[in-house]
Amino acid sequence: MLAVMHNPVTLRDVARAAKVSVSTASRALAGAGLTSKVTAARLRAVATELGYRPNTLARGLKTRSSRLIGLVVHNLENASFRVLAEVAQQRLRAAGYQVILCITADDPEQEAETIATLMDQRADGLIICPTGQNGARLAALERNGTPVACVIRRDEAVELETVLAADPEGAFEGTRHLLELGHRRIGLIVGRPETTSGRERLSGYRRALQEAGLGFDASLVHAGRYHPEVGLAGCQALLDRPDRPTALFVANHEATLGVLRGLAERGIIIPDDLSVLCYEDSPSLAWQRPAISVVDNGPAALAELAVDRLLRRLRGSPAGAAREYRIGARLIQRQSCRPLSLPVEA
Amino acid sequence: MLAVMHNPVTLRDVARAAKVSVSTASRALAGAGLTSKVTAARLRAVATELGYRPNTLARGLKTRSSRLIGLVVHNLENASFRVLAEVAQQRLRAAGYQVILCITADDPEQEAETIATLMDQRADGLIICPTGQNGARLAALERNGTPVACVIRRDEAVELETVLAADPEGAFEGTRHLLELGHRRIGLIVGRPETTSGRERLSGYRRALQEAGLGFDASLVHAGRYHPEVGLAGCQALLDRPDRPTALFVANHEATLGVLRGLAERGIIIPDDLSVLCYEDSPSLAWQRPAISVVDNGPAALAELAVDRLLRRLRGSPAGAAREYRIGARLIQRQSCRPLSLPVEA
DNA sequence: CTTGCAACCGCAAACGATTGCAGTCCATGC
DNA sequence: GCATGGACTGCAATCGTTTGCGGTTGCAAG
Repeated sequence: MLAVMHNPVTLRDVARAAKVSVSTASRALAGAGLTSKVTAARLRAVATELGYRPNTLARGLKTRSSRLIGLVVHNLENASFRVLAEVAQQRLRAAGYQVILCITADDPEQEAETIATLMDQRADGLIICPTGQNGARLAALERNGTPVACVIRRDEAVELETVLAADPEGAFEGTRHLLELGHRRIGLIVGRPETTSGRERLSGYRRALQEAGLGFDASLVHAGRYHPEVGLAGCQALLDRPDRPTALFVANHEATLGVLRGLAERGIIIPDDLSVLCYEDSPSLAWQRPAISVVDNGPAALAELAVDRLLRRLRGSPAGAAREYRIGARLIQRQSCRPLSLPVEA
Repeated sequence: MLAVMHNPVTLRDVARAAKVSVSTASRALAGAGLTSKVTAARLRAVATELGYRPNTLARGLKTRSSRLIGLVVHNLENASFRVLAEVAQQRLRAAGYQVILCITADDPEQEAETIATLMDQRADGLIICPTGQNGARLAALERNGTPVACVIRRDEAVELETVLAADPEGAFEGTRHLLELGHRRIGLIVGRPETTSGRERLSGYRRALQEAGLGFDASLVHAGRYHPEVGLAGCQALLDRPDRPTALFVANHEATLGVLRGLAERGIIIPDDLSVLCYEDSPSLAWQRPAISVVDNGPAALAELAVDRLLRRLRGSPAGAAREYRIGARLIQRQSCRPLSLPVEA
């Protein structure tokens, strides 16, 4: 009575109750027309009557499919990862899968360990924002027949289906927007150059400058982790320059929190004294006053496509020929950028 | 070759390779001293050599334990839920469990469905922020031997181990802080009274007023969902009063985004013109300028305790006698509250 | 050389489902 | 009346583990 008794009604029980064999019970409940309509109906009735629920473990053991998908992200604070988690969970559940949440803190060790346990769990597939250090393991997964979809980040060492934001174009658009407003000295606070996103966003910025006939001034870019502290430090460094920038392009919403504080501390008014543009949207940037203009990398669309690709392969389609998909980024103009009418004093 | 071949090395294989029976292989690898040291060592060697990884499904089927824990939250945007997910994932993984993420959008239907599939999956336990409409199902789970820990929210219909923030005290402290600063008309933007948190935060506010010898003015409280829109609307309504409040207590960080915008739109300066205090911390409130004072409900501590309680029961301890645990909230003073020196003009 | 006692080890039965194969039944056509 | 075939159904093996139970083995004591 007080012992454990995990839902004890099994397929045997319903078979017995309906006076058929376990196999017919299985087939009847499977739905395809493997049995006569009447037995099927009877079995369904008995099953619901008894409150039968199939044991996913047993089924998985036999069918070699756990209907579990691993979702591997760096954290849940970054808005892109967060909506990835939300969207993936929602859509995969709708498709009959459960998601196992794994957080790596961008640490290859944890990522490796996570991948291993996911294999033990016989996960049917993986959606992962890779650190980039475990390509071999991911490739091994694929070889074992477990589809892997990379998203938001890429593992450069290995060919995997990957869906990314159009970072180079997005950064290009953003920078060009500032240029069109007349800005010439545009500070950039961006991710570390070891990361794809850091490099790509930087390259978009450079290309925009170049197309505008402007030289590239490395001292205007400040690279670091995606964290408010970094934004604050970058902001301070850039503002300490004698010819301080008239606009700041911040390549991440967390870092933007830091630059906003940095500006406020110095009494610099956005957008009157300085324009600010952020790569990646987030609710707090949208509700902020003045509302911060952003180039939205479309995390929901990224997530949806990644899930789609994975589901397609789970249904048996081979990996697409095109291994890399890009989701367009788009500029959302709010109130933090304004035309540079006059050169600032001095 | 191109067929699916989920990691094919099984216990049989390592047993065969080591020339022992499957059972000894199992026992040797289990670790407890069920075999001689030497066979154990040999088996371990062979196992790693062959790259053996136990099949969790098969093991789970036999041991009636999936080592899967369901984590059921309303969303991932709210900071409390988010850190719950992060902390739970991290600590449960450390204890050898995986987390199945389920998002209910605070919808009882989805919650019910989610609970059902979690049962099918033979989840070993549940950490849940209940909607409050599925108490019966949760109780059924418990009866089947699956421990359930509620956190952040409570299901009032049923007795379950529950860890909550000390909302009444927290709201009391917050309100008293504002009172001590001299504020007398304090607007409250709070959750709907159908929710425990809405009621409790309101009650703390009322008690503080009462202890200060002040009457309760229902027109100073604005109740609604935890959403920026609601904060904005509440803020506008309160500011339209002839005797507008000199301080606002906003019972949720998302709603606070809305009131901050509302204030900014009217050119009201925090804290000079109006003091703002928020219940629940979040990075954007902390980095904001002026930084918003908050009463921190300690989501990490909530999560840790919930996980602890669950783990304890998973290890076999019976449910504690005390079914409800409270985590103290604490005031974090930043820059958004200031003493009311003079009565405002008029 | 027996006996007793541990310490190890293997057999085989589970766990709860799916599925290939073979059997049963009935209706049909000749 | 009998062969033919189709539609259902049941048997039994299987997925990869764990574990109760009985059997071997080795060694010390008698």
